[in-house]
Amino acid sequence: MAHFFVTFLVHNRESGALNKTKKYEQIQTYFKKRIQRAEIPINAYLPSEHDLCEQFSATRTTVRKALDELLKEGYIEKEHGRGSRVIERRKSLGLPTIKGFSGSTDHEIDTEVTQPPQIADWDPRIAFPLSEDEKKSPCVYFQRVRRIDGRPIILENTWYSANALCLIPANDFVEGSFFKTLSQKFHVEVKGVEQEIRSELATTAVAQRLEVKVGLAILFLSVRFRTSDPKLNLYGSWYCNTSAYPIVSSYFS
Amino acid sequence: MAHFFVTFLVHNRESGALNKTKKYEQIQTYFKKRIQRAEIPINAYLPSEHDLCEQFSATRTTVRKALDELLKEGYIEKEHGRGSRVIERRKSLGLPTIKGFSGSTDHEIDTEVTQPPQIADWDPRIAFPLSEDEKKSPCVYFQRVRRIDGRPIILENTWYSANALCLIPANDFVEGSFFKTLSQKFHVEVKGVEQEIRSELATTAVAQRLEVKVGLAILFLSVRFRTSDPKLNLYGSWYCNTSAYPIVSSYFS
DNA sequence: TAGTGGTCTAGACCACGGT
DNA sequence: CCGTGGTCTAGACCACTAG
Repeated sequence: MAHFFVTFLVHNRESGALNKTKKYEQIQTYFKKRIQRAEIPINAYLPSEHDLCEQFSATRTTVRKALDELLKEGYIEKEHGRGSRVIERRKSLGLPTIKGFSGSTDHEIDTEVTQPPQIADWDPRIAFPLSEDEKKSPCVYFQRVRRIDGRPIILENTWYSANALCLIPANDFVEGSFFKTLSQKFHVEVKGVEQEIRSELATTAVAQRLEVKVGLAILFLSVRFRTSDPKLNLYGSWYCNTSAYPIVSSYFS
Repeated sequence: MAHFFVTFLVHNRESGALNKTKKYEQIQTYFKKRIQRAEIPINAYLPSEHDLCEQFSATRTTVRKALDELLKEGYIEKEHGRGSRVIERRKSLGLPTIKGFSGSTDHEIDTEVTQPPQIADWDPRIAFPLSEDEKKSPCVYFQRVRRIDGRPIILENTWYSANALCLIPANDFVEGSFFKTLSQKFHVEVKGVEQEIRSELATTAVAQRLEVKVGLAILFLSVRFRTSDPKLNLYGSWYCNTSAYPIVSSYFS
């Protein structure tokens, strides 16, 4: 049961200046960042609550509050009698994924960047009102096609405000994932998703990318991801061929 | 700031018998049930944490734990400096709803029961594996059509195991809502949803109910709701006309 | 049996909302 | 100003896991 020991120095109430940082938040963000940076690997155990009390000069109540927050955010799991283990963060916050995408290894999935990140215009098909900031800002755009067993299943267009986040070249994506890049390189977390879903017939342009006949029934999703950076929203227009692989989504309280 | 006072009698550790009920759970379920039964109206304030400590002979820690659970479950909201207020429970746990369905009053929505609750066969289109219990059990089925401004938008088929829940006549639905009925009359809560979504062309039967042409692009959802009763799942097959009103869903952490 | 997380007590001080 | 919820301390005992 390998543990990671910490030398932690935070001046909680330094020199009478207004320091409103809560102790539990300090502990929480300390581990959050270490987990995001993968300094603490997945499946590793955090120090015991008792040890954390000593290391952070805090009581169980405070330490447990910090861990409970990390639990709520999906960074750790608690195992009674064993410890708190770092887990793979549930990435799909109710976001639709291809059936079999996560967890199952039945299908080989790969992603092809069909339009590299570039400055472009906002898509008129985005179903959400842009903020004033976003309207005025230039816009970063990229397009990807997701394939299962070689067959193109989702055509994914993404937009975001260049004022809120720089243009990230496709080669800099962490393990090819845009979300992992946001988390690990920019410490930005996806906080929520909103989706608008329609059923449509494939247009020529879409049919070409998805390699289907024009007129096939296609799922169109307009998605907005909200992030921990209030200025940064990610907008997506997804065209999905659901004839072979349905879109699945789930939510549990 | 009207409060509701409570006379509460629970023998926490009666006569040495094994009574493992946690105190915070007792407080939690006490208020949960009262809220479900609408004995405490929406927007009313619970007694202050200090008062609750006295009434339940507990400490702040315990009382706060109970309230935090109610908060997580969406029954109350806490207002710093004011109190804990009962709120309308978010009913759509990530469940897709018609745009404008909740909150907005732009559209008039009504629900017509097109097939009253009856014993029937399980639908072969259900995308989730049935438990052994469910397979053996007879099945309750009903069908509803949801209309916006008079136009049929969703054709909703519902199935559940008759072993887990009795057949409820449509007239007994609380305010016409099946979920409200479950919560208020049976104290069963919906805990999670899983969905499988496909895009299809309308068949004759569906087109008839939705009053559209055969061959229109239609959204098909196979839905499973999990409830607080582990034996009771609700299965749905929804056919949606998204040409005028898209389906929306959202999730925030 | 030793170590872990889960529950609980009995206090304290602070920040916020309304009077 | 008082009452509210938010944070925190310093302990205690219990339930679970594992050697």
